Amino acid sequence: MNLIEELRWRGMIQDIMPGTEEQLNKEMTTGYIGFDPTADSLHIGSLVPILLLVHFQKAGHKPIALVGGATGMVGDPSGKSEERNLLSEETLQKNVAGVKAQLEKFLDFNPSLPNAAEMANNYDWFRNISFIDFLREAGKYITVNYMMAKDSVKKRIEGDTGISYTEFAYQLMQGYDFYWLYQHKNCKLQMGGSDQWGNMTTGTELIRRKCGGEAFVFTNPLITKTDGGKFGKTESGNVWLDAARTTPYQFYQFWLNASDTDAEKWVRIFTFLTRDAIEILIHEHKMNPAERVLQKTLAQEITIFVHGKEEYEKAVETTQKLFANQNAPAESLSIEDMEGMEGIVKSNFSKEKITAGIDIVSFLAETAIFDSKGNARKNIQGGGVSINRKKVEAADFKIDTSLLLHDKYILVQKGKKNYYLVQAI
RNA sequence: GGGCAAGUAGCCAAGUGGCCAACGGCAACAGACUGUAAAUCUGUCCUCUUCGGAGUUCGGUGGUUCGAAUCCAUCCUUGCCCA
Repeated sequence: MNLIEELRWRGMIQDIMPGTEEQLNKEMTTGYIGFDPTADSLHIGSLVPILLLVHFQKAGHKPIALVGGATGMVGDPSGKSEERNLLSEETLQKNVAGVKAQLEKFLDFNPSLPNAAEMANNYDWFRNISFIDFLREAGKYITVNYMMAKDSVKKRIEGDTGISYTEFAYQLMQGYDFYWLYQHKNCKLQMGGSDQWGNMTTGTELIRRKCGGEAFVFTNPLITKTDGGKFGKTESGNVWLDAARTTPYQFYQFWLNASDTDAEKWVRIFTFLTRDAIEILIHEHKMNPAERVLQKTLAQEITIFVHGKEEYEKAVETTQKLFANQNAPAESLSIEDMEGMEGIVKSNFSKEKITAGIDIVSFLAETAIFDSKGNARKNIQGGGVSINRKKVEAADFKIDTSLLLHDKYILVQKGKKNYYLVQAI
């Protein structure tokens, strides 16, 4: 099975330019994907392009991960209905550094490899190019008519917000990136999300018109959830790849909570398991869906890929303590269990106040488990709060020392799945 | 510079003097049911609250009025057309 066949079967190819497959079969090809430094960490939406690069390298080709230090200063209009605010230069530099550090973890940069991965930042070549040079070297080769025909631009022109010249020029910058990499790195392929198709083809067009070269692109479908929700969003916002923002436990839980239909699609995209292995898994899952082997495998593979085996094991351990025996009283958890829970939200609370006795509403607000008393009260009334695994029945419930587990901890649950460990000090 | 239209909560989008913290939809959170699924039903969803309320909102500012998201003036932003 060649790379393209493999990716097709995994559902990772949306559109592909004719001739791409032949090119990849013919020789070791250099290909790149651009990442926008819109934050100082990537989130799981970027995992698909990352995995594409990994597959690409595994198939013997040479991947380049490009961070858009220059394009990030301009803003991509694709998929955006409105003009965005520009990021400040400092933020951008911080973001570029963060994103770069993350990307470096996933690819093999070992210089002794013929297809060692490379890192690039388009700021490096845009920094020294003057506006006039750019107009003469890039702008001259692409007509406005061509640029306006792009979906991302057309939508904005037909819509009621318009598009600034700056964002309009974005595709030309991205096109120029491709051209630059083609010239300097012999890069003949660009991959990316399907919303990038327009920007990517501007690049192949520029390469063709400027130097008669042939370059290729293909895109991956954007990940969606079957229930229509946004992929990668949870109660607390984005699911990030940075462990400081989203703990490995939370990360693991995100995947574990995937719906059956999503898991079936995602296991092919987000794991490197073989086709046979996946088919067996799916079959197994259908025989006994309650076991959730599919979700567990998916969560395992991707958590190990992103955070490593050790963090994965801690996440599973925490998960087992909290979920394996949900009806067991919280008192059955040993002190080691409590202390070893990695990844759930922990906070401290004054022991004196507990000794004195405090009402549940104030307690929840003061530990920041809820952002206000009103909010805490509403959730209690809705039956959404448990203390030490017992549902809090009324808002006048009192917290006192009798609730302390091992004289030290209180286990709070918001809903069924969100655990908080409060330590009395 | 001229003409026309628009700016409402995270998003979309009603409301066009009091019945407006503002219809509805999406997203989100919680409950029931389950498998830490999905679908469905229910509750919450500007802020705070002693759950009785209180406070701050409908691009900004001033005004008219007992009373304004709604009327007037002015400014800002955006789109379309003309120059």
